[in-house]
Amino acid sequence: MPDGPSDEGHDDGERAFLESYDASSFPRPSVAVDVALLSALDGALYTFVVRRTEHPFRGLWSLPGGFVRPDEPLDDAARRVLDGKAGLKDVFIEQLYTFGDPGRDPRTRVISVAYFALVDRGRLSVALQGEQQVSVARVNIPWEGETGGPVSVALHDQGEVPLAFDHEDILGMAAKRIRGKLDYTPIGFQLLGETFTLRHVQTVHETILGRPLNKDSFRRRMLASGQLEATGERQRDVDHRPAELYRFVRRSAV
Amino acid sequence: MPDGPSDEGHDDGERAFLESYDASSFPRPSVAVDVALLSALDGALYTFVVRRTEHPFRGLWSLPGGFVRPDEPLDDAARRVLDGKAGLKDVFIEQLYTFGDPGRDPRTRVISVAYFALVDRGRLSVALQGEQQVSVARVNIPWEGETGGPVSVALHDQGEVPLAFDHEDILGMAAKRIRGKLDYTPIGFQLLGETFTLRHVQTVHETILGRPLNKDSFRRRMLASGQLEATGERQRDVDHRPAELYRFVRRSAV
DNA sequence: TGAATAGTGTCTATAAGACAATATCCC
DNA sequence: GGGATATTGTCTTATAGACACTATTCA
Repeated sequence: MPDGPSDEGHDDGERAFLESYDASSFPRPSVAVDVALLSALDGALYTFVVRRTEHPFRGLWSLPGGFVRPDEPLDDAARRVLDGKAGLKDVFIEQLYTFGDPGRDPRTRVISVAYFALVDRGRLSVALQGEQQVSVARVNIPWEGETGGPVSVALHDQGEVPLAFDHEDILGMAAKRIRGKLDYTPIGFQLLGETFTLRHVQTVHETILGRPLNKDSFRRRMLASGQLEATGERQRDVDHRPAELYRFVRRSAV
Repeated sequence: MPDGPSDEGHDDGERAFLESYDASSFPRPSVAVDVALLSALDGALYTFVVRRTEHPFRGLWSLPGGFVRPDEPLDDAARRVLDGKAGLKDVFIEQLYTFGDPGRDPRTRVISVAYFALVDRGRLSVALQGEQQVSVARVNIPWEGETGGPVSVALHDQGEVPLAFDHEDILGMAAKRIRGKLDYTPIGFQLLGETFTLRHVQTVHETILGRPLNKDSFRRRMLASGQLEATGERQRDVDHRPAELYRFVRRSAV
């Protein structure tokens, strides 16, 4: 938070300076936010894409995004975009990276503050209801570990499609980031519903990491983390022994 | 990287659109970069600060920063600022976070893309030669682990001083980031010279993490990491048994 | 009863922490 | 030799991986 000019006791010339300050005297880029909304379904990562109806890249799919308003915090802009394009409120978001290559938007200099957002599979499908120009696309990560780099996306009916702008890089950065944070933050639970089994948690982790995990030690680590609380309930309507359902609890501040 | 509009085969209307596009029709914020230049000296973290000679916050210390030029990549702007204010070239930099609170700059909306930069202690002192309006300030991290939050800085002769804008938050974010990345990236070597002893590496790590580390296991981990190469040389002019000097080698891609 | 997955117990390998012993420099 | 730190080796403990075995549901 910036200190207010009157709080610090520096000289009174500052007020006069600010009143005469002409903000238009420097060339300024446009600033946008783009949001990589991710979820995990059936062992694969999916993202939410919007078909562009305007130039540039008209007709291509892109991440939901929009320009930042003059007095709008960046996080608020990301939330507004998610609500406006996907109809989702109260979503977990986190700032990802700022993409500022001068050539990334053919219109003019547009600096994009990218965010990633995580929702459980139920909410991702809700985001689609009644909309023709949005879709869910499968994310394919062509690199291992935390190598990083762009990813490709595929639509269910069209197969692999290019994204507008540098949005494949943004998605790649989001994938890299959540892979890195998965082990030491409760980020994975954002992709699960209210209750879930240990197997569900493991599948989400395996999906994000792109590799199988040892069942025994995963189970042990999860239970030892203190992040899980048994509900006493069990799965229903499964054709095998039903597993205990757990709930995520914020680790008590030590 | 954005796909060029002519590469994707979408309609020709895009060219006409781009030619008639009026970039000035939307309100735009200013975009700046600020750089948290960090180094480790004698068990403490230090940063490089500049005294502001203009409003706002005239007379206060701040991180080196500047506005992004119309066709300048963000990384280039950060490097330009470091070269211009500290006289440092070829410095390790990494984008940190983008600060966009509407009230953070009293002049107008200024969105700052913050970077952190790491240099060894020798280069940090060079940065000061002959300059009156720059200084090195000690960084005090008031939180443990990766809690995060603002930090305070102290000048050698004046003690603790406030920084302009939200620069204490930027420094805090930089501290949090390097604490988090220290264990799994070679980031610590950026704070060391060409050759160093294992004890030097440990001191740097302890300085960044703000807590003592177990000597035995630290030594084992470092040697097992494959990032170190013995030079065959030893320390000189120390009043105890001289330690082996090592050199950092990029871990061979597996 | 059989298929399938959940959950438990045990053994082994690996890495971290603790500690002791020895080595090598300067004074 | 004495002080100080480097370096090596060993023991203990915690954690991860492997694997065997039991439990519980539905068809």
